Amino acid sequence: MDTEQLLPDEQAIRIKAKLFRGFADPSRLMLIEVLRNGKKSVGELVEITGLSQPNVSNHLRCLADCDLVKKERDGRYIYYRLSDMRITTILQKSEQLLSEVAKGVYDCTRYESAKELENNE
Amino acid sequence: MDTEQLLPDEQAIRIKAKLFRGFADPSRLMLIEVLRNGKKSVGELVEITGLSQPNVSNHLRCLADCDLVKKERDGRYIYYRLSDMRITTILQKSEQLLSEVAKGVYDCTRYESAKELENNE
DNA sequence: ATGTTATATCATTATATAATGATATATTAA
DNA sequence: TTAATATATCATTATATAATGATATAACAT
Repeated sequence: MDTEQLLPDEQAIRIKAKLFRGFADPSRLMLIEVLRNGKKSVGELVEITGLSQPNVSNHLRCLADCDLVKKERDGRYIYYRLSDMRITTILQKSEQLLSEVAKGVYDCTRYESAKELENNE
Repeated sequence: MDTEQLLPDEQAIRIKAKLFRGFADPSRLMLIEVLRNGKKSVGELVEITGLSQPNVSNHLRCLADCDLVKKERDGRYIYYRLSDMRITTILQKSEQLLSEVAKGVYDCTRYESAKELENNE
């Protein structure tokens, strides 16, 4: 029996996963959260987030490549803004979801949560 | 000037990023997509997705730890289902977003997209 | 008890990727 | 032109994590 046909389109899934990966890193998510308040230059983002300038630029490039943010040069400054308000909607929905599952996510034993556990034992 | 206070709560951002990481892997996203059609046993998920059994179990554990899916044993079988319909809402919103930014995400030059590029040159 | 099936866990390997420091590019001003 | 500022890119390192194969556990049947 060929199960391939039961699968949701693999290509579509990869693309969707990639979209979520834009949100799946704390530094990028922090940048996105800051940009919810309006456009900011790279320097402003560096100052607000406390991340290094190359790190901010790298994450912004990732977000821009995936069209999650738009860039706009003004003289020496380059301003970034969210490309679509649906990003905010998705974040709002996820916040609602989190308010219910937060405990589970917080206690999640896999991945980088191990880092946090070091402080608790 | 203390910029720390301008930051969205770092703890909250980490938790939110972790939630999105549940969606940010193609294998996990495929499992979630399949579960949108109703609860499935591990064996069914293995057959439908074509992933190895330990790999499915690992991803399910990740999803269960983060409360994105619920498990329920029935004899030898363990059935998994989505824990909350908001998961589906978030996916729907992201699909809408993707329908506009898909080209950007598809062309994204960072991360695993490099793998896909190998085929095109 | 033994055998079979279903699922989970463990140890390992390979890959992806976040972060850093150094450097390059671009813009403006003097 | 040179200097200063803003941002991007490159090369490297360290870490995170996806996948695998082997094994363990659990439930049921005989």
